[in-house]
Amino acid sequence: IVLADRATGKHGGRVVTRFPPEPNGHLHIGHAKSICLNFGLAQEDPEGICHLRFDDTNPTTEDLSYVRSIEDDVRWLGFDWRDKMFFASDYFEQLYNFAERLITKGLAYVDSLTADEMRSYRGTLTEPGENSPYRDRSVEENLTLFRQMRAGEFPDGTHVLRAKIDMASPNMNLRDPVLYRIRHAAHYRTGSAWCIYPAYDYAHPLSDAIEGITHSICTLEFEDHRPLYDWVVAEAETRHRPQQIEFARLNIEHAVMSKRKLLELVERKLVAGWDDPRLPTLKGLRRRGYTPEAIRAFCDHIGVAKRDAVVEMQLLEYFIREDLNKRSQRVMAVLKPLKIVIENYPADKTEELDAINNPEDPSAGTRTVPFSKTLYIEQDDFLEEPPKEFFRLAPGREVRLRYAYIIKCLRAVKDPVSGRVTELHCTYDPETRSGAAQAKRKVKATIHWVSAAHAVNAEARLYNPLLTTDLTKVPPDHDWTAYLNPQSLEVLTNCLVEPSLNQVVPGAKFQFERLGYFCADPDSMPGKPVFNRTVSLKDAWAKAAKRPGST
RNA sequence: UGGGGGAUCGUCUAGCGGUAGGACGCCAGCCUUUGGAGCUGGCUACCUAGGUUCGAUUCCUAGUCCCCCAGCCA
Repeated sequence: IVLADRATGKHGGRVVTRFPPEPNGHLHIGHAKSICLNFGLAQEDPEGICHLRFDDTNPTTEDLSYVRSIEDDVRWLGFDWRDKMFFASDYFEQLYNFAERLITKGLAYVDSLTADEMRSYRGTLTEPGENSPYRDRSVEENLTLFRQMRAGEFPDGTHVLRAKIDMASPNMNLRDPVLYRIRHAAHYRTGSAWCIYPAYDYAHPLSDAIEGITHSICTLEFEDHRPLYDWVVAEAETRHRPQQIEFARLNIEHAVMSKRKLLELVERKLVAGWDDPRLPTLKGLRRRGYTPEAIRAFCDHIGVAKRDAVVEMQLLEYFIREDLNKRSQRVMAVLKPLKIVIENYPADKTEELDAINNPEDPSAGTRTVPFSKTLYIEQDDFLEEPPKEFFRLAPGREVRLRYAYIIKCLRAVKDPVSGRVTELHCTYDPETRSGAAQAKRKVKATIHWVSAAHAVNAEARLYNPLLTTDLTKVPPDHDWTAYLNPQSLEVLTNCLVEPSLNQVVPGAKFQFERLGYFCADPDSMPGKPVFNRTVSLKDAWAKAAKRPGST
């Protein structure tokens, strides 16, 4: 939006963007917004391109496995960087040369203050800082020291290279920001080739310039960094002058979205891993059954603005449901079984009934489901004393079994001790078989079922998103994980599914009739399918989020 | 108390001088051989106060509130 006018003329009308993750964690739904924005913008220009650049300037947190994961996730989302994959670490030599030039120009100096001293020299938000006593070293001395830094002659923390800007600037970022620090640590790509590493504020603008980025899009918290970004690009006298533009990052209400917290959940084994379906990571959402199309549609819808926003989880889930509604195969399953016996159906008979795979998509075809004398239906579909608005089974009531017959409930058998209903005895009307030309009697409700003899045992993971209550209210020394939604922690259950699900391919999307959307998990085995519930029950999570958790 | 941003239905988001639109959500009704599906209708908003103007959400002024910044993280 902001860029539409930039495209008219500036930068030769070209659009080159970049998605610049640091490979220190896995991508989450918040990154998806940035990915969709950057790649989407580039796609609007026929000649546009979006680079994938890894901002790997901090060797202590980064790893190749994250690089692979990020590549995988961006591709999964449906975006293509063609051959434009870059690493800030590939620019270390160039960056170093730019730095020497800055020193030569008298715009950078080696400071030998400790981190603590530097902090106190920096001043506060309201008081200006003071110049470091090392600020006026000669160009020669700076050059010598900087080369010694690179040569590994100093231990960590003894010196840094700083830009010489203005210690009294009201913008903290301009109070002689650190450009290089010493870190004797192995980098996952450059190994031990370097022991000094460039800081973000220095490496990022130059990386953009080197790559010929036209629009460098970042989040709001970098607005204060823009003057520094421009300073670096200008003083380094690079050919390209990219422009930094900020937008608000995505927040989803109650969702755990910080890399730090996600890492903590994984490390403390509160979740199964980065791909735990309860997490808002792309890997987790994918395992849970979210589709890239739905995530993209969501990102397009939430828009791009400069105001802080918190999106409701329901909006995300709406886009998932809408997409899944079109593409997922319908299938019958029973989560909480209640046995029914059809008294007038032959004990040795089995019928194969035709079932539609997806009413939204006729090309999905049909399959057959076995029907027999003993079936299971959902416990919730029977009530002994039905209230006014309840039209499903009750003593004396009639209901249709999906794809099968109309049945009538004769009586309920109860456990003599607990008084709970253990099974129902029914009769069926042979004239009412689904699809039969005649006898199209209407009944108030249709329910789903599985044949007891044919049903397959499956595991259903009724995941809800991992949510918290308002973490700003967590006392400082209190464990924030105590505020996690308890409903997302105990969620495994058995279920019975129709035989066609005996073998499923992981990632396959289903809608269990009247129960919701499920996705086949990689843990699925032939004979023991495993399904993750994709979208949580409509208000279950909302209620859970309101609950203050254990205290 | 310094600097930088931002304020439109409950939530996201359009409009940027001339009836404030859309989506989610919610409510009501209809439909249905699954629906949490579909259809119809309804609901609620321009931070405040001044000013400019025939007319201001839009322009100006002054306030209010919210977010970000004092890493050798990004």
